[in-house]
Amino acid sequence: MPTIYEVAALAGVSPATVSRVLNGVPVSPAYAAKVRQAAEALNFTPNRTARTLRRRSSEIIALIIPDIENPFFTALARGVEDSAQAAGYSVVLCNTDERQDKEAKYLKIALSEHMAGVILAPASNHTNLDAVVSRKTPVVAVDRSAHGYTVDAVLVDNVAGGRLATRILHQQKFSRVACITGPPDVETAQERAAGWREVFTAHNVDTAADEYLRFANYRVDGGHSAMADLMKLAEPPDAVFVANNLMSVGALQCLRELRQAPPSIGMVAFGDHPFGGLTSAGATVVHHPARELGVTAAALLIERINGDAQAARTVVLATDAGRTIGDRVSQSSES
Amino acid sequence: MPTIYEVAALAGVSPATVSRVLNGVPVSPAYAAKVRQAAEALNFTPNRTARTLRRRSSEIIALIIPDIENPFFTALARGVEDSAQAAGYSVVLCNTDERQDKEAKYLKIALSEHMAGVILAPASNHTNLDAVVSRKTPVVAVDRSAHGYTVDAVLVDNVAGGRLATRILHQQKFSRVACITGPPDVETAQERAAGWREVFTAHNVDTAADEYLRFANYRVDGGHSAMADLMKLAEPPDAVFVANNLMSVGALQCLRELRQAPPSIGMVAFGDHPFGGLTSAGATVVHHPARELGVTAAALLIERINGDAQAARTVVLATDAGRTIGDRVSQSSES
DNA sequence: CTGAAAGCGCTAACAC
DNA sequence: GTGTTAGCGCTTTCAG
Repeated sequence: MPTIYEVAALAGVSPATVSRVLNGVPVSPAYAAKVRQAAEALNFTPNRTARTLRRRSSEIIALIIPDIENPFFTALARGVEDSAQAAGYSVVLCNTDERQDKEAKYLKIALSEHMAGVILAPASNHTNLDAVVSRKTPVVAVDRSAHGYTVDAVLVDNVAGGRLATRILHQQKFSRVACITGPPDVETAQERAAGWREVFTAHNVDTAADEYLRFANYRVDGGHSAMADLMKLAEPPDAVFVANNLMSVGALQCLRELRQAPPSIGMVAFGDHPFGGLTSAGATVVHHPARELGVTAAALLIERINGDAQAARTVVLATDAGRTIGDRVSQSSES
Repeated sequence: MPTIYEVAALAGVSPATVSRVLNGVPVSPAYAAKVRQAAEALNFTPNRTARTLRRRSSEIIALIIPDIENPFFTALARGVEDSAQAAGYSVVLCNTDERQDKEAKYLKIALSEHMAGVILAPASNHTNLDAVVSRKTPVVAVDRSAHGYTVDAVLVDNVAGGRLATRILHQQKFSRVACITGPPDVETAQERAAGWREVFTAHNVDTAADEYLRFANYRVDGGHSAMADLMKLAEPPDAVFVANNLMSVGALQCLRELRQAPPSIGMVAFGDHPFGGLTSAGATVVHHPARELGVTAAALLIERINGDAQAARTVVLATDAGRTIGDRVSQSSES
């Protein structure tokens, strides 16, 4: 495995000159040509480890996400990657499996490999970013905020999304709209439920909202069991707002087993349906802009990497118009 | 950001001793304790870049896959990760988007970052592994073989899978079984189609198999348009074998639009259905052991990293019993 | 514009 | 068992 010394020897120049050519620092055209030729001949690839050690920074961005099997996060990853590639960075994906220990490990790796920056969808509210912050490694939180730290964040307006979803169901003339949200200690779950609660209480003055609220695990099985639970109520809901994509799959599954698929019962899901078009028609989704979250997060991160030192920013993306799952019929958007 | 020199100074020992405790090389307990304490006090994290430069190898495995949005590959990734973690390695995921240039770029990064090894699902039949092989970086091909290189590979028996799928349809009394497979230059697509062709020609002596064979892009839209195309035939098929998970989503979508969902028309898909249970009942899947592929590939790779130098191995996993999509009814397995 | 030389932080001979 | 020291391959002052 050749080094710049061998390239230098072959080209008849100093290693410094080789380095300059490789890094686009002005060098006489004659030398530059010789160096390139020599590098080519030796099939030379610079050793990034050495470069990173010397420069104290690599051209790699770490993207740390909780669940690589959730299409929401993979779409987000695509967004990050597209943005990053365009700016000349490579991204490596790390899956925390919603576990704090794995998250901590990958954060440590990102630091000790001197990666250019990290984009993180925190696995919990207890992520420790002390080391990252104290070493001034650029970091942006995405989808979920970094509890307790003032770092850049790219989020969606979950409360508005919950509100929008619930209103759509009321427009569709449903009146007892239940809610299945995520784990109680996850910020996005709380927020989406809050949006629902607002609208619910306005429409059901003498019913305790909690009766129609269920917390589940943001996965398919959670949506299924929560839906089953709701349908056992003395006065079951006639519609339901499901706070993420995977749970809506489970909820639809459950309803289908009960022979009650939409539109006989109303459903709005928060988050686009994976491989939509196959699911029962009649359900509606509030669009969760996964890719855009990724693109924006990468853009912010790259600004930081390039030295932007302004105060931490939080950008909130809108969730927009629902669309009927399966039939792809447009719905009116909330103002 | 502290170095071992600072830790050494605080602990009153030499940097070499610090390095030794960090690496588990025997050191007097008294010193070891002092070093640990000093490291703790300074919140010391070893600089992996320097270590990698010196040792010429890191503890990171690169997993390079063509499509991070395909649930098959994310399941495979989970398998790799679980295996790797258990052996003390971290894995970083790289998405090539089925593009050779991105694949080449990530391979180059894996090498120049001196990663411990790479697991690769080649984007095409033209992957260049010269550099990897000549540097003796352990590599294992997964799902698709590394055309032209004798490296470890973990594959599935695609021909048998195609055969099994087609036989299931014949058992279900369908007689004109078409096939939608992947791109013509992708090995797995060829193989699955070959399995189908065998059975097709045995059953349809006077029909050219090609008339009922379509190549598509292994994605949802490809499955949709290929299905539409088949249904326009003068004598349309009464059943179809779809060679991957995503395309089967598209094909079902298409049939649904034509009001011809299974079981009125037969369908067997190669590869488990993402979020199955919502799709129309009646289709069957041939199980594609994604997670197992990943687990096995990681196991082989780790053996190589640990110095195993035997000849290249190819392990072929079986595809097994179909299961009805949606209703999860078991099918009999092929012997 | 170019070269010499000093490290980046760590590990691994090599002496003691 | 422990310290000294010489690099790993690259970039980057600093002279010229």
